[in-house]
Amino acid sequence: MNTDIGTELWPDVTPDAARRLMLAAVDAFATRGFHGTTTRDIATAAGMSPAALYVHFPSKAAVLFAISRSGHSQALRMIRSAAEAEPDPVRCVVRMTTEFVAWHARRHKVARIVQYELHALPPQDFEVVAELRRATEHTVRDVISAGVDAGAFTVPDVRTAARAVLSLGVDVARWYTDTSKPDPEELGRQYAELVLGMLGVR
Amino acid sequence: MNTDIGTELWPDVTPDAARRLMLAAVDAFATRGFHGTTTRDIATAAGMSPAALYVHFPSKAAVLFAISRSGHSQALRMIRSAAEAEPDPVRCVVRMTTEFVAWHARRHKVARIVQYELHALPPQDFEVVAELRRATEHTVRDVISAGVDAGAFTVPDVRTAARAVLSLGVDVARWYTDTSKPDPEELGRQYAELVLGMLGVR
DNA sequence: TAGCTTGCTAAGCGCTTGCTTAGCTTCGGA
DNA sequence: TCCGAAGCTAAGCAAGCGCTTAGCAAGCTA
Repeated sequence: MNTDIGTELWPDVTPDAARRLMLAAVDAFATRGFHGTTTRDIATAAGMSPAALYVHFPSKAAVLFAISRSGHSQALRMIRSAAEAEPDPVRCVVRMTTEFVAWHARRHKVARIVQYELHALPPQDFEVVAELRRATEHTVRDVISAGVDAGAFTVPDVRTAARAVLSLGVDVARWYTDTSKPDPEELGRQYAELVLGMLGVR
Repeated sequence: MNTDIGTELWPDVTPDAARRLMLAAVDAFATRGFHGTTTRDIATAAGMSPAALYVHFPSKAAVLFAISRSGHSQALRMIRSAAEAEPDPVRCVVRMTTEFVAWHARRHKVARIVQYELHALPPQDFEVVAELRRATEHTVRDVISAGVDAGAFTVPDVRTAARAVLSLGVDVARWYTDTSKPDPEELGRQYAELVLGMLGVR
């Protein structure tokens, strides 16, 4: 990860030093976890003294929150725009899965923090991302439900099916690395095919 | 979790105090993670002084390793005995999925540590559980491969399909709680049905 | 050019961490 | 009846933790 990815991920964050700190935190949190990372780790990796972090963030947890909220927002925006752009449930599920899976592979470090470090957030911050997560899950459930009503999908239970679809995407962040195969887009396509089968499309 | 579950999970561990420590560690690691848990947390929850932990384990990491290795062994044993007992790939995948998913739901705290805290292990300990994980993945891949050869399964890629099947099980540990529905066995059955669809069984 | 703001560092404070030490009690055998 | 092993506690050590303080340099504004 370099500074370009920082501006791509967080265009609104200023100054550049704040983005460099977030980028360093992403690397550290993704490998050692929130509690396994020190503020000195983050600041040093960003090329600053430990105290510099507190010029841009009020606490270590605030850095985690900034990363987590932005990641959750991106994921929700992705799922929602698929739901709005594709009226056909089958095409919609394909697009959702492809993009969701590819994002978890391409941005596997950010995704790891989004999916696995949210319990380290202070209660108030946690509630913010929990709401974004509920919205995401709800959107997926609605699409599957619409597909079942239209006779396109056959599933044992809509809730379980929605969880399973999201699980496939989320879990990619756990095992995907920079050297994994296939590439994010191809993995997304393969998973979309698997998901169609899972939902009983023939 | 109580002491009975301790003897069920780790019948070979003695004395009882060592099991109580492991049980307390499971609770703590599952909620706050390895680095978020202190040796005082574990010992106090087990009703002992901080120093008592070091009578039974040489380090905090050794407690994690004991929990992690035992959990990985159980999971592998489960997958292997399904592979040995069911010659038919379809029936084998159904049994594997049902049991693997139900285990991750019923033992969600242990499973969370098994699946998400392994990077906190010292390198030497990590290598031991990594080998168990490779064996598990390999067993699942072989069954799917046999099913494809027999014309029972249709998948875009055997490796990806095996990963997807395991992902569905593993990810249950992330979201399942004591109050989740459906119960572990029913969830296992529903997931098995989804997996059959995913593998192109009609 | 004076005065304020922004972004940073060196130093360090108070606390918590994993783990150790010394010593106590209990108990099964010789 | 003595002895050593097993299991535990009270006390505390050195290191590392999140975060604060005081102060400096650069740049903008009036």
